[in-house]
Amino acid sequence: MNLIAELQERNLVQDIMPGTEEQLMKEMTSGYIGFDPTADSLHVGSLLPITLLMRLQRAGHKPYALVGGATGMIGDPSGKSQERNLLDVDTIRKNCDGIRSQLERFLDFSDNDANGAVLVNNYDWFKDFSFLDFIRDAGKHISINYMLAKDSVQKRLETGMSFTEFTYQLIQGYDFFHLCNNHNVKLQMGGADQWGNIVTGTELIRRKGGPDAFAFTCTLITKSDGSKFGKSETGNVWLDRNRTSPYKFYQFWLNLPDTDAAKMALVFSFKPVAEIKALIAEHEIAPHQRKLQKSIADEMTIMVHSEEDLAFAKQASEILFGQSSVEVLRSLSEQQLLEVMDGVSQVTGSLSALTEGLDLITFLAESGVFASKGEAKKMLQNGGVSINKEKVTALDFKITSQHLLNDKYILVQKGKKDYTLAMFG
RNA sequence: GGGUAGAUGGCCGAGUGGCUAAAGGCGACAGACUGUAAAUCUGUUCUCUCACGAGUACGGAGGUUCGAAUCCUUCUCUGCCCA
Repeated sequence: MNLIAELQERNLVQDIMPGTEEQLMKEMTSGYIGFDPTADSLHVGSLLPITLLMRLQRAGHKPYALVGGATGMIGDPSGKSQERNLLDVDTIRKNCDGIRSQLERFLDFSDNDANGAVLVNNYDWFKDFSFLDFIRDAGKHISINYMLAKDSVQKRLETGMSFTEFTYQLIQGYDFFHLCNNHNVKLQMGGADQWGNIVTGTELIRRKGGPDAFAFTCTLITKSDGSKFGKSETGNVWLDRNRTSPYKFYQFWLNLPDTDAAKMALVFSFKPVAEIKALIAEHEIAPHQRKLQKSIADEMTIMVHSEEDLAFAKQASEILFGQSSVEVLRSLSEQQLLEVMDGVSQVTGSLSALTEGLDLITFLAESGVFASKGEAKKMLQNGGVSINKEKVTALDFKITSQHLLNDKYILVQKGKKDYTLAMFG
């Protein structure tokens, strides 16, 4: 199986060092990718490097996941137009822990297999590395001229850049050298913006007389409308279920625009390329069925969460977006209702207020569903408010106990996709 | 340092004394259509108010005037040209 050829078929390879393909065909190769500990959870953007490691492992090679406990303290200038704020040590440690536990879900870390995944933290080899040792051991081999020539540095010469960030490429380069020396890691992968840093690493290895080191970067994922991949209306899409519920995660993939779905399917799906291409062809014939989006959404939700979570996400989607009506909502038990609404924002109200009818506009404003009465009224006039899936247009609409689901809940909807569950107690 | 143009709502950009909460465009939100799309059409888009209405607002401060985004003074910042 030719990993590189497959990745190229998926349009994943941006830059590749000569000989990389041959190396991977020749023997089991250890390869690594670094993860930045800027948050305590990974998001869908990080899913790409994760799948790269997974693909590496499935192709019989040995994946190394590096969390940047040390590099996270510096800040990578690549692609950044401004100096970054430094994170404090405790935050970085916490973030590294969070990332580590998430990675364990995706890679097989078992010691029994020759190609079991390994997790390393570059803080371990940098914490006791003195500044003097570093500049003698690593710094001496790389010229300033070489470092200055990097795009990431060039772009910052106008606006300015601290010495700290300038050293970043050398620190990251040393990671590669260290892993090569101590773990026989011969391959580094990363996003296209990492090419400069990666090459500094192979250069360092070469100058220090190490073995041949290889690398490739994958294309950065872009969306057709220019917006950043991995953001939904509500913000970043995280892999942590407490930050982004499985339902919202599922919805994120399901809502991929047609123009991006084919690209994303090739990039993320583990299905054989031929199978994906067949799906794409099918999708082009009958786009309204959205088989492509459904297929990716299913696969990704199971991969990141679980079969059960997918089932719930689908059920919830069906109820919230299907032709279900008040009857369906009323037929749900409290348990089912709450499960379906998991991850939907909630507000509370007082049950006693309902006996004489609670003014909807007042309630929406006071509960915080809308910022003010004026806003609630505008939305109502626009026909953008529904109660229990039934559109409300009357400005003086009163909520009564008749509207309650399970004697306790009301489903408030603003627009098509924005739901709030109101609880009365 | 000298000269010159400018600073308007989330962004771009009209507006040179009352008809200006401020044209138009973009973005955003909502509706129709649809596939929980795209494109298109419609509505909304400073804040509060069911509404009547009120309060803030055109770089900052002060002034002229019945009345200022618009005129004057001054300060701050930015673009361009010359040294």
